[in-house]
Amino acid sequence: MVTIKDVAREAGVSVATVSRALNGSASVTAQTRRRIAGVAARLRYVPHGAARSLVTRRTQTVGALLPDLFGEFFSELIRGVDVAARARGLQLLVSSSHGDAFEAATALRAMQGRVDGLLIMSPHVDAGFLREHLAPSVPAVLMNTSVSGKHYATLNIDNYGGAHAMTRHLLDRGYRDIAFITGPADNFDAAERLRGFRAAAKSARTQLLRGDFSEESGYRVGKQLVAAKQRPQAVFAANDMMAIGCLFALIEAGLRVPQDIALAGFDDIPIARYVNPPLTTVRVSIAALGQGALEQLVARIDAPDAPPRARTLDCEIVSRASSGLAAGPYQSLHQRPKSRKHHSSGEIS
Amino acid sequence: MVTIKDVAREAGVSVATVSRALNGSASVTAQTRRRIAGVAARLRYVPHGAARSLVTRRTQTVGALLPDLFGEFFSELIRGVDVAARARGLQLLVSSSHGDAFEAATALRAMQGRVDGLLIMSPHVDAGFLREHLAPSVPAVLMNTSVSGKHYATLNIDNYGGAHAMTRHLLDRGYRDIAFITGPADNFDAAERLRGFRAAAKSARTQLLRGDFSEESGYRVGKQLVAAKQRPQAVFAANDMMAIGCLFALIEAGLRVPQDIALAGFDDIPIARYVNPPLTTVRVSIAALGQGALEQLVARIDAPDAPPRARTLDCEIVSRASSGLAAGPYQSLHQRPKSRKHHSSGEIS
DNA sequence: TTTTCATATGAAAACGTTTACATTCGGCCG
DNA sequence: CGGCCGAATGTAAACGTTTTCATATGAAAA
Repeated sequence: MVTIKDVAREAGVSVATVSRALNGSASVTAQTRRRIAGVAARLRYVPHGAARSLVTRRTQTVGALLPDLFGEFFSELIRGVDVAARARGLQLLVSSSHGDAFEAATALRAMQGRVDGLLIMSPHVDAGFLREHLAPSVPAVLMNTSVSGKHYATLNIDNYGGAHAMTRHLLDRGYRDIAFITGPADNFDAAERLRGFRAAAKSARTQLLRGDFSEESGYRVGKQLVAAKQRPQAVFAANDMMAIGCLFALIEAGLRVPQDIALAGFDDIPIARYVNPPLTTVRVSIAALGQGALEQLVARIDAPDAPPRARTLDCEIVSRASSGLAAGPYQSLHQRPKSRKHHSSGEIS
Repeated sequence: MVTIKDVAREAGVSVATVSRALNGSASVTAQTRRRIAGVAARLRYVPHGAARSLVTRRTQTVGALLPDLFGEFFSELIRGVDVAARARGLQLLVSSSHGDAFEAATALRAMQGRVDGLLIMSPHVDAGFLREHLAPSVPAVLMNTSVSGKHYATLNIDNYGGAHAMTRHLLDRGYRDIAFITGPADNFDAAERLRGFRAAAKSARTQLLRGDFSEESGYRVGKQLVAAKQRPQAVFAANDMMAIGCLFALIEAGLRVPQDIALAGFDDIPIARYVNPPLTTVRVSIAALGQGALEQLVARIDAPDAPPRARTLDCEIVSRASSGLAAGPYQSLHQRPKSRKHHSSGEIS
């Protein structure tokens, strides 16, 4: 391995001068700078990141702790983070907690000292967990969390508002008897979506069906609905994958969507527009979530003592055929239509 | 920040003993070990990764350089890598080259000294690029590359074999007039798939239509086909996204798939099973690709002087309704059916 | 009792940077 | 012509670990 000493020796200067020349900072003659740059290039010198981090206390790396890496949601999220990170010259260290609190703790520990800040999204992470496993000196931004924004920077999707708006959307279309497929019991997003549904559907006939965000659970619920003696007019699933599972169960049974039963989801994952009929859903700009979280984190790294912010990201209703809209013109994944925004909630703290 | 010195002072021992106790290695009394562990826990001591890396020459981190992070393919790939990495206690540093050779070089440089090894997949990376930007001391595994396995460890999908098998599959089903939608001109996978198609379709009537792996390009080709005076009996797209774009163009024009025209893709991205009709395609286990690559990398890190291996991953044909199969029972994303494997190619070097 | 030896612990070097401080050098002002 | 100043460069400390080597301690062997 070629180190800064090799470059210094070869260029006939001290290591300090090499460091200065290569970092472009202090006063170095243009001539020596050129000479050093030449030698460094010839030797293929690459500074040792760990050594540099040790003294500068900066790693130029941010960590992202996610519950899982499976599926389109996290793919989009990581992409959003990556875009914002690369714009700032930051590297991205990813890790998944795999639904296990112990693994989450391990990952968190492993990342400390390797990153300048942390993006955290995990159902097991609550205030106590953080106090236990996260050094107060490490800047962090929590996503989709129930943890109060009082002590930590947070960035949440407006789950409540989105679910509320979608429920109103269904009511507006004349559906008066609406079933809601819930998410996992301990999930914050799921709870908020249910809360939004309940608040908006007070006047309607409703029923709750238990799901867990998985496609299978949606399918099971669909089968239940098919077998039930009295079917609701519309089904609102707490996420798209369950809606899709449900859709397949309904279609298999020969029911027509939306004529026999309308359907709506939440997330607007890419698949949503490809199923038949295309799925009405609540769009959360997942990439924007990642991007926003990273920007918040950078702000926190730059000013660790500023009071943490608690941001909330708006959702919008995307009305497609599954809730009664006629099939529109073809639109590919990259030409997303702008739909109407529901009430804005915006900045809270 | 609490360092090893703080722990040592608090526990009344030297830093060396703390290090030994915490790393569990050398001879330390059970009693002192306990005392030190207690103090470390109380102080919430977390070793500084950079400092440790500096002296051990290990970062416990591997880097992955991908062309992009968009879409299901990379999501699956990263997941596969992550699973294998976590099994070995390795962290994962991701970066995307965004289709730009300069960015790829920058990312590559930024990663050196931060990782123990590199997973590289990028169309711009050829032998010359590597010689220029990758230190020979950094172990690396190249994925989906045209670079010879002579000097670098490589892991390729059996694009040729998969395309060959799919073409035979279409011929077996009686389609004698087959169009092929190509991928980008400079893409290695695309070229191999075309080669496989050509080799298998010698006896059939064929035509080539230019695409670029994007859904839009598939849609354009579909429109072309609809307008053409003589349509092929089947269309084989070099990837699923183009097949899906094409499918939408055909359906929009009122054509029935597969009755009027059969369709097949390549990759078996999750969406493939959700479109109507479900898409016949060539499955490459993307997660297995990522997993295999990481395992190869680990082997290379452990034995840098062993000759590099050039592995090839088998594909399998997944026959769904778009090529004439009757609609089967419902299957969710997690219950993937095992289909027949095409001829194995296996280990090459 | 003395010698030997294993075992537990400590002291200090090393890893590759950056940077505060010291030094050199030439030119300018008095 | 001498002292001073600023610019360019060098010296060495510091960052937080691990690890080699040395040392102390006690037990077993003689």
